[in-house]
Amino acid sequence: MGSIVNLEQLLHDRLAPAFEAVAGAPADPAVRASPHADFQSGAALGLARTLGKPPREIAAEVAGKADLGGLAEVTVSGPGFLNLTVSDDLIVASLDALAGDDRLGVAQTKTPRRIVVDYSGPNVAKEMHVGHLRSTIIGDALARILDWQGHEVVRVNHLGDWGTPFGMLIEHLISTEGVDGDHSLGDLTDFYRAARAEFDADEGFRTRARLRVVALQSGDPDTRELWRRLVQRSEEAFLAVYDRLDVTLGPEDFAGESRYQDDLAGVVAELSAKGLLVESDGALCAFPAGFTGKDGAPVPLIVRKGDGGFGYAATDLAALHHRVRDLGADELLYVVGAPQRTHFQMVFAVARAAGWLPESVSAEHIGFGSVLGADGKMLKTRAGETLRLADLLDEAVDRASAPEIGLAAIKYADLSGDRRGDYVFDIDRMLATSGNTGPYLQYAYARICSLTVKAGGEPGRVMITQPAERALGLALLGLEPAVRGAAQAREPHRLAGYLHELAAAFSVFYEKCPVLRSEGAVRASRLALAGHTARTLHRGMFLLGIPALEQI
RNA sequence: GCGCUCGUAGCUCAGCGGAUAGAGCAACGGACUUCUAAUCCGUCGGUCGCAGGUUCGAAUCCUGCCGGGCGCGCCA
Repeated sequence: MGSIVNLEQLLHDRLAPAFEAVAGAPADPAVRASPHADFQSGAALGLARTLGKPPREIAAEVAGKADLGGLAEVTVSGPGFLNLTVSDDLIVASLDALAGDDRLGVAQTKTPRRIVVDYSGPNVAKEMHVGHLRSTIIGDALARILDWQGHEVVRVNHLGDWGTPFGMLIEHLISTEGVDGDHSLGDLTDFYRAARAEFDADEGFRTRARLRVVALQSGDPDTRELWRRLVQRSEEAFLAVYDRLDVTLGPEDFAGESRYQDDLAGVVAELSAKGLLVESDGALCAFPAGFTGKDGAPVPLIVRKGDGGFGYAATDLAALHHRVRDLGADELLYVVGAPQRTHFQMVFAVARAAGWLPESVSAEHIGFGSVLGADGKMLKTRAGETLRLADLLDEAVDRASAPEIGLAAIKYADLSGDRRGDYVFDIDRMLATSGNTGPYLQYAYARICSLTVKAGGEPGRVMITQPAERALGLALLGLEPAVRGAAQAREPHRLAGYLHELAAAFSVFYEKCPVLRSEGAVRASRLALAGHTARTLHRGMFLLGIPALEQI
């Protein structure tokens, strides 16, 4: 398999023996991309003290000893850096390898893991709002990336389909449509609001709602049937949104909270038997070490509530146990907003203590920041209500020249920044055709497609005759580290940033290196570069869930 | 009060142990008888919140402050 290309790794491997020879012990060459050359190594600087020699001298020795075999030119620079300029031949040879590789130089992982990715998780009978947007988009990108790396990804949509609100919702359904009503929950948000209003206004309704919760939990058939209809109708609405957003979640991925209801008593019993629960104010709580709140008091994880009902912690613990024990997960990812960070840390800690989460299995909370309005506060409508996701998408689509462009703009804006930070929802910026935006990538891709069609003819071997060709060639070799970095850190924006760099390198190439007006080998070479770029952009955009259009 | 998180160009954001801190927007100046100018090139613009510390080297790591956001018992 000569098709796996990673220049950084290659240079690292060539430099390592030279550093070891000079230092007398293994030393990491620390090869990085550099603004002063293609790559640099700053390892000599760190060795200066231990070797008692000036860094430039060390760097020069390493440069002399390194067997780079014509792969790169090396010079000593600045305080003792090695500047590495890879040869055009190496770039060309690497691109040749890429030409016959449908994985574009990104190897399948040698250590596939079963990774459960929990994301989206909207609430039944409530329409999705902006709060669900980030989990859905980020989670989907991570699932796609890990999938493509060769991991076994299990997507889990942990629906909010259980709990006390359903007493209210079911009662409202009955009071508006009767037990057999062929209801149409057309506007789920309105439905929820109306139920809420009735609950707040009517004492008798509140009582019925509470009784209805009991009926639901005890398995009353009529109640269950009404509940099932609510859930089904909501799932249909969610699937429509996923379809619209090109999100890979399907009907088989729904695994709502209701799935774990039969396990909750067992969760409590087992934790109790292991001495992990204490009664406090009537509730059964776990107090994992290291979590303190007000007055330095330990923070409880309430597993069973004072009224005997189960808290969400019980459900999360049951779901975690199920994912490890029954699904055989090696890694658990929870793509859930930052505010729930402590909750998940506590759930993980309790699960570890219970032996449900062995050392060999990792659990990570993949948190993310909020979507803000122009005023810098959490995004709301003018009336102060939460914004429906569908309305947001409609606005973007209306403003864009094509639906795919508007939706991609929103998704890309969400994926292009560090997920931990908040960001301001600014539709104009998202739809901008220059800068690090979805439309910019889509435009670059569409241009290549148009160019390829017009040119006809076959691509040939890449030749480097211009700096722009060289820069593009080098950029094309960067997919592997970008994908790896994004997967390792669970940060899709690393891949997004790479794609923007690549598209920008292509735009410069497009300006400086005419294809149709060139001839022979140069033309064939440029067609090859364009083709590589198209394939790389297409794959990268796919991994982010951004549609690549052939025409705009 | 305790904990988590974020303070980088006027704005939106990258960079998170290495050399003069980078993009885009905005402002200003250029390049269209075009391969889709939805682009490209240039100029302007920063005591990287503040103060210490570690280090040959700090926007990056540690500590303390300041400022914003979030969390801290029966909602998920």
